[in-house]
Order: sequence, then structure tokens, then C-alpha cells
Amino acid sequence: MKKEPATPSFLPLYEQIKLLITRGLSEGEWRPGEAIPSEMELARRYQVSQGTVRKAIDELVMDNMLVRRQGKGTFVATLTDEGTNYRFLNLLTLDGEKEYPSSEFIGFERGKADAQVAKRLDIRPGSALVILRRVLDFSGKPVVYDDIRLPAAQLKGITSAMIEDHVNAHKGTLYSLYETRYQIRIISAQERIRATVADEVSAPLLNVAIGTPLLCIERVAFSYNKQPVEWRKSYINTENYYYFDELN
Amino acid sequence: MKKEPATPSFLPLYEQIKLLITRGLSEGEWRPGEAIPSEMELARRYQVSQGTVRKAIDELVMDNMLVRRQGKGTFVATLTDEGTNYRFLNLLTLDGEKEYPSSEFIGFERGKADAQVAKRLDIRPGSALVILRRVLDFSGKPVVYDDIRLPAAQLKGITSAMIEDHVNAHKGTLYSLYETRYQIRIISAQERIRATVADEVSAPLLNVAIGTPLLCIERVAFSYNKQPVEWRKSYINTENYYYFDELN
DNA sequence: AAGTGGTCTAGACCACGTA
DNA sequence: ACGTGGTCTAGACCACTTG
Repeated sequence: MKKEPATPSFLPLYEQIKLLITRGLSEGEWRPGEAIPSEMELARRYQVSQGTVRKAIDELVMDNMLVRRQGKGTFVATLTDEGTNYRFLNLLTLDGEKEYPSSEFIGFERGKADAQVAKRLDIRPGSALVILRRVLDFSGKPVVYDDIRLPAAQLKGITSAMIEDHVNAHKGTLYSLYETRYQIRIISAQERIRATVADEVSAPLLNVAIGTPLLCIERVAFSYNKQPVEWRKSYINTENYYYFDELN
Repeated sequence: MKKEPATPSFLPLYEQIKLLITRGLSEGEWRPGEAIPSEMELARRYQVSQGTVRKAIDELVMDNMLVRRQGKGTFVATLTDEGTNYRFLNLLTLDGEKEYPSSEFIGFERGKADAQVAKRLDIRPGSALVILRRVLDFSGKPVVYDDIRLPAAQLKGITSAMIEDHVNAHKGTLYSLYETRYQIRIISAQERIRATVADEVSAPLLNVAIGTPLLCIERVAFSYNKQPVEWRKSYINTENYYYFDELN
């Protein structure tokens, strides 16, 4: 294999391999938690050297799409494992400890996308949405109120009972529900953080006085190829918890 | 060079090279903005292959300690360049644009570390500190109030005039001042974010009413080897700006 | 023992920047 | 033309996991 890469193009070979593997992932050829073929196997399939496959996988691991386990193989990342299931939860106790919340769902509606949500989710204004509202309890106390919205087309047949069952019976997160029931895999997210105060809606839910300062976080969650799949707005009482961010 | 790496050890060779290069950086062998030796040169110096040096440099680039420029060389990261000088500023306008503030220094004091700051900076409580207070103006309006504290031992001979001159005359940031005048290079930082409300001190400085919701961000900035070198607490009016965080 | 990812080498060639 | 980083290869050996 001196010249003539498998799929000639202007991109470096390992970038092409990245695209091919990403396609396999998004098309469901390999499912979350499963192993993808070994590096040698992929090298044969794509007609490149093992080192080139390795570099492609290196970058996909950096992007949290794959996970390596020495001696075992390379696996499709999943949000259903203990340890990764709260990967997008950046709240810590004032002592710096991570705590895992329980959730109470308090609303399941259908609605239409307003201009802002439509823009964030890259859909047409007025598109059908599923709207979920919930409160997250940390150590038994309400700390986060979430307003979560997704295109209804992604969640055909979803019911409030299904969510309750997944979250309560299986101790799953919403993202693990998307993954197992709807083949939607969350890879990354963007958050816009502002300060606000509790209003008539959020104050009683978070058991604080109106006017209590709250973090307001608008999040868009993305799947493969940076496709936006979920929008949410979180109101957080930071009396006993803080949001942690590492800048590199 | 079949066996017997240059400095036998239990760490992978490229990890050892990383340590050697990091030592060169922290000891000032190569200064910010300067080029380090070429990969071939370093390979000869450390008696390893170019590929091994490359992997070491790859990771130091990921850690923002070095910057590659194809065809030119590999350079020591600096916070004095346009483009990198506001690398740690995560505030965007509501339209998602980055805006660069001007700063008004409103206080230069000396004090002692309380328990919290001492813990964060890994110094003894009561150690001498330099304390800076300033307001950052975005588009001419006050948005951020900063309380900044550093071990005085790191900033021998610093004066308020020196800071004013660096920031105003040279359009430099505080971090570029640390870098050029005190050989302190900020590599990473951790932030703890909470919501609060404007009080008697912050309200007039930010030109808002007492009780206005503010972001409160406690930051610790680190140099090489995760050594903490600066503590700061920022109060931010998020009426027209938001804090942006990318989760991967 | 066999298979996987992890490290390391030596050498080729390409792309970019400078002189 | 030359030196730099960037890509790619082929092959060796190590470390870890499983049968």
C-alpha cells in the first residue's frame, strides 16, 4: 500500500478513517457499550496501516466517542455505565464532592418550538416538541429545576410512564434513556450560564423565597456531527452546591 | 538504540520526555513566545526517536504549554499574543460574540491569607498577599468586579503604577504582566461558579441596584505542575453577557 | 497461548515558511 | 533549497485480559 489510499481525497488518511468510523457509529453498526473491531482489523478493512487507524481512534477517544481498554478492545462510549452516566453534571458540593441526584418529573407536555429554541436546535419555529419538567433532589433537597425540550420527531411514542420507569426503576438518566430507547447518543454540550432570581414558578419548586439568586443554565446537547438534539434550561440553587469548570 | 532508554525508569519514554521538556520550560530554558529546539534536535538530545519526541510534544500542545506552527517550529505558549491574551475569559455577549474589556484598577493592598485562600493557594494561613481590586468594562459599562490575591513572595517589588502602566500603556492583561515581569506562566485554572446578589460593595461598582443577581466565580489559576499561583473572586453582571462552557 | 491496546523505532514523503 | 512540522508505513516488542 504505497500510494492510492482506499478513498482518495484531500483530507489526511486518518481524518478519512475518523469519518468512516463516525459513520459506522451514527448508523448503528456498533452500539453503545459494544467493542468496535480491533485496530488491525480496521487497518485491513480500510487498507491503511495500524498506526493510521490508531491515530484516528486516538482522536475519537479524545472526543469521548470511543473508550479504550487495554487488552480488551475499543468500545463505543455509553452514558449507561456507572461513572459516565453523570458525565454532564458539573455540580459539586461545597466540599468538592460529586453527589448524584434523584429526579421528580413534574411535567410532560407537547408544544411548539419558539424562535430561540428553534434556532438552538436548528429546526423550524413551530416544530413539534416534547417538553419535560423535573426537579433534581440532592441529598433529598430540591436543587435544580429543569425545563427540557426535544424535537418530538426524535421521540416517537414516548410517554410519561416510560420516563418514570426508566428513571426510577432502572436508575437511569435521561441521556441513557435517549441512548437505549431512541438511539440518540449525546456526545457534547454547550452551556450558557447567567445569574437570575427565583420567580413564582421556580421558587416553590426549589423551596426557596422569591428573589433567591439562582444559576440559570441554558444547555444544548449534541449528538454525532454536532447535531443538536436537546435543549434545556436549568435553574440551580447554589446555596450548597457550585458549578465546576476546568479551564485549559 | 534497541534497548536501554536514555533514562531508564518505569514511565513510558514519551512521558519522561514530557517531564524533561516541562522542566526546561519551568526553569526558563525557553521563554514564552520563543521556539524550542526542533523535534529532530530534541530526539538527538534525549537519544530517542523523532516519533517519541513528537508524541511528548503532542501532549504538551494539548495542555496548552506549547504551540506548533507548521514549517516554523514549536513555540512556548504565551498569554501576550493577540488571540491568546484573553484565553481565560469565558464571557460572551448575548449574541455569542467575544468582547474585550478595559480595566479600571480600584485597589492595591497588602494583606494576609485567610483559611480559604491559603488552602486554595496551598500556602500557610497568614502568609503575605498582594490584593488587587478592579472593574472590567465591556463596551464602556462595568460588568465584572474582581478581587484578586497572590502570594506577595511571587511579586517582589510590584507597585500599583507598574500594573496601571502595563495594563493601560501596553494593553496587557494581568496574566501577561505575570508572564513578562515575574516569570509566572498561567497554564490552567479551575472555577467554582455560584449565583449571588449585588451587595453594598459590588452594587455601586457595577452600577446596579443592591439585590441584582450576579454570577460569583472563584478562580484558582495554575502554573506548571499544577502549582496554584493566583486566587480571584469575580462578581459578574450577566444582564448583557453570559458565561460560556463547552462540555466534551 | 492468543489477541488486544500501548510504546517505540527508522525511514519515507508531503506541506508550509523562509531565505 | 532547506528546515520545520505533518502524515504514513512496517515491524518490533511490551502490558494487559481472556481462554
